[in-house]
Amino acid sequence: MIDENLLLNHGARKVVFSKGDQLFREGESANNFYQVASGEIKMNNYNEDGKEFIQGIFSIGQSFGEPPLLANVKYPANAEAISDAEVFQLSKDQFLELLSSNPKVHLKITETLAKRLHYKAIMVSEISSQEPEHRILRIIDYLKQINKVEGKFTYRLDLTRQQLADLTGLRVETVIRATKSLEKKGEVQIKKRKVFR
Amino acid sequence: MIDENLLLNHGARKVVFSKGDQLFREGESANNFYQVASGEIKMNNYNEDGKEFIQGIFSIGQSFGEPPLLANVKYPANAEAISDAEVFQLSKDQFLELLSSNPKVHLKITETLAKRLHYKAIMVSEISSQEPEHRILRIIDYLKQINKVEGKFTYRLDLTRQQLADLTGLRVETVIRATKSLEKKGEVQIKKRKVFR
DNA sequence: CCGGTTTTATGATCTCGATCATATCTTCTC
DNA sequence: GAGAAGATATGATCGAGATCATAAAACCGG
Repeated sequence: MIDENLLLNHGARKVVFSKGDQLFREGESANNFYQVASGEIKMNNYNEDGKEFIQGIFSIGQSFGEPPLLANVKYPANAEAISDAEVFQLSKDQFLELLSSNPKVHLKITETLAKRLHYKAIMVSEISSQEPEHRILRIIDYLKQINKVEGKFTYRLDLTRQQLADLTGLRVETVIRATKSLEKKGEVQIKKRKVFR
Repeated sequence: MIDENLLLNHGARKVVFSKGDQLFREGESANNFYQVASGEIKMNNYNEDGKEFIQGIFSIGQSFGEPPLLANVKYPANAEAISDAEVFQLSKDQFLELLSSNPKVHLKITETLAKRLHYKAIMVSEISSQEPEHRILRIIDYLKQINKVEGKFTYRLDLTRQQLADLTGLRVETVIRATKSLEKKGEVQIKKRKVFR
């Protein structure tokens, strides 16, 4: 997260999006740095028959879409507003200028990329070789830890079954059945349809 | 890739590994920065029943295992020498010192992370929702482009079918059948068992 | 609080890639 | 150049998760 004033001082604009709007699409060149000011943005892919895969969900303070900016490649996924949202937008040049003039911010960004790489390394391994229940527990535990929640059944997963499916590469029905099975095994609790862990 | 002398000036040691040696394991804390001097290193995971997933293969000049260093997390995968190899090794503190005293190197590392994130975003989406042939073509095209090869059937894929399987989350037999099918379709050529694209 | 949308739920069936078994071809080693 | 180890090849069978169909519960905007 980059300080709001620092962003504005470097020329950032606050842009407003409505739920469902696309900010950019897979295959486009990256021209801007983005940081969420309010609401939620997801990055996703669709395969030929419309199946969605969610690369990540970003909320207040989180930036997204930087890698293509830094690696000079095309966007590997779309960005779409999950809810109405406001986003700080900074041009590529301004962003790079900010980085070079501000080593601490640069290090922070590097750290963010490193964390995301860690998440992706976990997910790609899980998706490639683990069973549905394992994958689901893994992502829940990851999110719980990210949100610094501790203690049994104190973390409430704030995702729909469909989102959980799209994050783990499964189908809704499979996620529903797997979470129920996990509840039976005492791995999670389900209260009012919400998953606790 | 960080300049060899710069690494040595900051206290790097050159360490020798034999084929099959493990440099670190999944779950361990990250204490060192690594850059390949010769040979090849792979990072991988094994699931409960021994199935391997290869996160990446690194050869001369490429660094690996930095994310946990920067994100302060445990290694998400093992590192293993594919062939006899030499590796520059630099302690975490020395590495961070190098970064802060050398903005250009820092930017280079950030760029490396961004590229790797791009690769992972592609792979995780492919593995989660694409068919074997699609996945295989995608990784071949990715490698071809990385190696800056152009022209039809000029790029020779230097991976065994097993490695290709472990990179794409498939089984050898499936990769063998899929590459043959791709050959029939004219998407790749197979000469002396090597795949060309 | 009503009608519509979204989300969760559950049974039945199907399909693609995994698994198993076995063989051949190639490369490496002594 | 014989024998072992590694890599590629190919057919047969199986099974987990996808797919299809349908329903009910929860939520939401006017």
